[in-house]
Amino acid sequence: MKKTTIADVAQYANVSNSTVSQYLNKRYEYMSAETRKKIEEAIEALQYRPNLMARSLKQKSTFTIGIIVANIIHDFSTKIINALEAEFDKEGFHMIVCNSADNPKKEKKHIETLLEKQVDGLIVFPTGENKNLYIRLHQQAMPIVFIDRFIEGVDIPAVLLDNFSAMNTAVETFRKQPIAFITTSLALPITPRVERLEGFRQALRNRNLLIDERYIKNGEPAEMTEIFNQLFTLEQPPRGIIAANDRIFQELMLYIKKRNLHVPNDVQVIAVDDVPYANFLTPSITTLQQPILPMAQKAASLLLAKIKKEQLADDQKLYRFKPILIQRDSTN
Amino acid sequence: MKKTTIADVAQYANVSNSTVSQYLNKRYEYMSAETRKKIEEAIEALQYRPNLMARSLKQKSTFTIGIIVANIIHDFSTKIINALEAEFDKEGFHMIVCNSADNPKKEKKHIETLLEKQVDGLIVFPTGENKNLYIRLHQQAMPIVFIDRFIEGVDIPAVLLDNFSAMNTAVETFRKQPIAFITTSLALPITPRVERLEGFRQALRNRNLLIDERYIKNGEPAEMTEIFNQLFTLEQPPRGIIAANDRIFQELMLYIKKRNLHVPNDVQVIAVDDVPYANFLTPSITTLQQPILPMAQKAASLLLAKIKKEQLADDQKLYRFKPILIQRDSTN
DNA sequence: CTGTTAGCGCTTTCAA
DNA sequence: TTGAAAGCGCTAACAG
Repeated sequence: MKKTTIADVAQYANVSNSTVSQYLNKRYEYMSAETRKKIEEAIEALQYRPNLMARSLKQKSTFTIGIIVANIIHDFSTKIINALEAEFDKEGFHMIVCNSADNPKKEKKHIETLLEKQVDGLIVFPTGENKNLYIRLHQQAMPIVFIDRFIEGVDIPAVLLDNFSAMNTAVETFRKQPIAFITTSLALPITPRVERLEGFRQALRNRNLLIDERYIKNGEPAEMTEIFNQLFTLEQPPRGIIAANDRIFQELMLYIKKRNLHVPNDVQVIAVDDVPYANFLTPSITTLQQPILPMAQKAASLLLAKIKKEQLADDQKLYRFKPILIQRDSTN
Repeated sequence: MKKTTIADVAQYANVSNSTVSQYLNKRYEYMSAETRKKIEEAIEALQYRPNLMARSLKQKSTFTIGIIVANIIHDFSTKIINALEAEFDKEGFHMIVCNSADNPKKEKKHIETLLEKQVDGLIVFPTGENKNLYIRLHQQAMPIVFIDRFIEGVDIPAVLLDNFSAMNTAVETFRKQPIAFITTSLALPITPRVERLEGFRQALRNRNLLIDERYIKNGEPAEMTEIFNQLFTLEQPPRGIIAANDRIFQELMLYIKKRNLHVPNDVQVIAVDDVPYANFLTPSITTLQQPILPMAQKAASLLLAKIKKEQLADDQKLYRFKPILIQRDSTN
């Protein structure tokens, strides 16, 4: 069962390979209507489908983008992937999605394989290590855009939330003190975690509120019960909690339910990332939504521009998007 | 900035292309230690990375799987994709993920492009149309596995939930009548929707319960408010509701909250798909979990076996997985 | 308007 | 143990 090739079509239609190739590339100008028709028929008759790999080998472009997502279990990652898929689909690009699971080794391996597969560009949630790799990619003029995170000192644009503004809004929204801030592990210096924490501190500072490290916690989701226990056995338990992402938020909700805490009376809650159920929890939960679609669009268009070698008017490197506060009952 | 090729390495190491190629393919037996070392050094010095496309062109295998997901917004789709990614990653395969959005035209276009990109295999949530396309693929011996859905009369294995068992369990779990069944649109004959509906009817029949069509509804999520209104203005509103998937469930929860209905007193609820928040809603919600990991593993291993041309011991065509009932407070 | 020809980067006989 | 050469399927000058 041999695949039919351009040569078979050419033979069947009684023209040469290159004429068929012209046809495939829609360069009809230099082609008689008759030839064109013969080729059409041949393609139809032989059920011919071009081999895009062969074409890509020649043209050095695969219409494929590599995506390295750091932690596929976050709501945000999933939504971004979906939005990117839609964006790239419009332009005829496919995506190969890999999960680095926040493991720099895996990240490196995936990036290298994707390069070997000759992807046209890369969108990465960088783990924070592998800086040299990024520098090398940038030097080789590989189109690449970071999302959600960025790497200091590497000349690669990044699309991310304005985490400082987010935390400022959050602190402003609470009516009660003290406020706790909980994030996933800070073992690696992952931008949104570091920035949200720093943003939180700044927001307190700006309001002349005390920064008490006992109200600032980080850890794996599995450690959250323990962490919340510590928090709620302080002589002065927190009256407001910021969950820095949806995973923390889930753990927090479980804890609140188990301990029978009352929101917002006992403790107010704000979560970053607008999960679909924030609305129908009781009480409904105030969230800071990341503007997924604009962010995905910006990342995609930056990358496509690089791929097409368009000169960008601005060479801004950090594209920060303001969060959208969705005020619900958990902060009343 | 020309890419370095195998020829550059060969020249640098003072050997021929084919020797380098042997090295790359780890056929060290026919190679002096010295040659091997020279090549290693050359690769290191030149930062050489093989071009997998060129290799694939020759070897007719890309180590890439195409995934067509029908509706990426479902929790189930996302989880399956993540699980598949993990499975294929173990075997060194990448995935290109496309969204058909339940649009047969898009599905067809994506499948054809993926074939042109020479993917080694396909995992598809079929829309239900495009039967001829599937038949053709099967005839051409293209490795392909369906998931979540199957197509009648096409000899392609499918991995899916035992929807009949699921509905039987659901009906059994309710303590009150009448029970309503709500699913997303039945405009296309999509397996899980059709089967869950049929399973629901069967379960009622087996218990000699009346099948009343007024309690069986389908529609787009946007139409759900209207549908629930109809349901709850019946002279005898439903005392139990089956939400056939997570999207319906979300709409249902919003409605219940808005109308201030009490679960489980006014109405009991069971949802198919175990969403993470089922646990911390109040009351917590009874769900029928699909065994995502086993399903993904089965689909991946079936596909890999086909790709590697292993003979399968059994030629079973439908792989049905029993749902897991997670009983919570919404059915007490 | 169409055909000839020379690759793209790699693999793989077959000889040496 | 290594190298020469053909070829995977397609494109793109260049000639005619």
